[in-house]
Order: sequence, then C-alpha cells, then structure tokens
Amino acid sequence: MNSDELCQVYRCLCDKTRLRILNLLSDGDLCVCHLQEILKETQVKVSKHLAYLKSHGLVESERRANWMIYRITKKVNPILENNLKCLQDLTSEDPIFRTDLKHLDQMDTSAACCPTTN
Amino acid sequence: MNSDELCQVYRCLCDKTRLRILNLLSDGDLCVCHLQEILKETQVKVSKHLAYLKSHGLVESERRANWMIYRITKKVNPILENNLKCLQDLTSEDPIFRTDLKHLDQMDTSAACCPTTN
DNA sequence: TTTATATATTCTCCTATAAGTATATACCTG
DNA sequence: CAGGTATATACTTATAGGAGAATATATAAA
Repeated sequence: MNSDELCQVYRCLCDKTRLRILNLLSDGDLCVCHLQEILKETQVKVSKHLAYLKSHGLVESERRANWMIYRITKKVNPILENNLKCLQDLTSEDPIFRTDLKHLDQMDTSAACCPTTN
Repeated sequence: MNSDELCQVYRCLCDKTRLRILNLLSDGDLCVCHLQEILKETQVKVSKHLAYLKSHGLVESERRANWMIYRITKKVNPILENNLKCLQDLTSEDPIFRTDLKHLDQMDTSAACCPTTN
C-alpha cells in the first residue's frame, strides 16, 4: 500500500455513517436492509456509503436472492484492521457504536436475507 | 472521544501532505521552514496544513523568535498515536515517507530556528 | 407476464476543502 | 524607526463528496 492508497483508506473512515457500518460489519456480514434498520438511515444513504466503501476495496458484496450481503474484504487491509480494532475500543466511549451493536444483537438476523451473521 | 471527533481525526489523516508532516513530526519537533524544505512544498501549503492539524488538536506550536516550532500534541490522542505507529510500518512500503525521514536526518536541524529535534 | 421487494444509480443542490496568489502579521536587527 | 525573515491569513477557483428525490435494475413469486 502506498501513501495515496493510505489516504484513500482514511477518506473512507472519515464519515460517521461509514464508521458505523464498518463497526457493524466487523461483527459479521449484513445485508443492506439490516444495516438500514440498525442505522435508522435511508436506503439510498446506506447503499451509497456501501458503494463508496466497496469501490475502494474496504468491503465486498455477494448477492443472495434479492439481498446483497456485505462484508469486510477478506484479504484484510492492515490499516483498516488496525483502525477497526481501535473502533472497538472507542465503542466504550461513544454510545453510538455500542448501541448499534446492541441493536444488531437484538435483531433477528436468521431471516431469509442475511446469513447467520457468523 | 466521540464519533464526530473520531471522524475529524480521520479527516486530518486523509491528505498526503498532512500524513508526511505527521510522519516527520513523529520523529521530533520542526519549524515550518524545515518542513517546507523537506517536503519541497510552498510555504503557504505547509502553513495551511499545519493550521488545519492545529485547529483540530493534532499538533501544537510554540514560537521561538521568528520561527514557529510544531510538534505532535503532547496529551496524545490514542487514535492518532495508533495510526502514527501504523504510518511507521508503512514507511517501508512507500518510499515517500522513508525519503522524508532520510532528508530530515541529513538536514542540519541544529540551526537557530529549530530545537535539537527533541 | 405482472407485481412486489431489495438494492443501485442518476441528478441536483450544497458544503468542505485543496491549491495558488497576494497580502498581512510577528519578530528580529540595526 | 526601517528593513528583512518567517509565518499566517484572505481571497479566488476548482473539485470531492454528502444528502435527498426520482428512477432504474435485479430477483422472486404469483
């Protein structure tokens, strides 16, 4: 990874919605509608941020019938991995991330769309 | 640190010039003119990026006669610290950061302006 | 094929911010 | 005080990208 790619990773990380998405995906794969529900954001907004993350290689997607399942890119980017760990530490500081994860936990992810969220 | 502040830190990190500046400052305090010389960038550009970093608390400055000495903020931000460590690892991957540090090393920082580089 | 559901894309408006030029400010020296 | 050096700020232009509305696409199911 060169310095330009590095900057691009940081550009991916400097939006709150994207941070929340990455925080959730760190915990397991999710479809758009579940993200939408947890984040309480519009479909367009969630979809566009996912597209942004995907276009820069931070997440990848797979279609499952009507649903698109997103996950953190397998061949993990060391910078990203490092920062996601950091995010988990911050979970205890800002209620947003913690609440998102709690909602994820309470959600029935065994529905037809999403995988068993690992 | 809350999620908004976190985003702001990442916004500070998503510019190449700022990354190079932070990489250099990790190694010791520097005045504007030395940064300018190492980066081979204009005074305005360096100065404005330093102002940006300062306005968001990542660096702080101290006047020494004609010169302004910049350093990474003392009470270190854990996110920043973590990412600066990461930057050092990347030093081996992208020649830019490595070359900057080499130039710093070759530079006479014992001049009137800069401190003895910590 | 029609309809419904999930997701993506396009377009428009708006803000943040990067870069460059010119100018201002702060401090030093004589 | 004047003049020089180091740095900061203001102004302009250009671009990235965020938000929302409308529309398009893909799949499933009847």
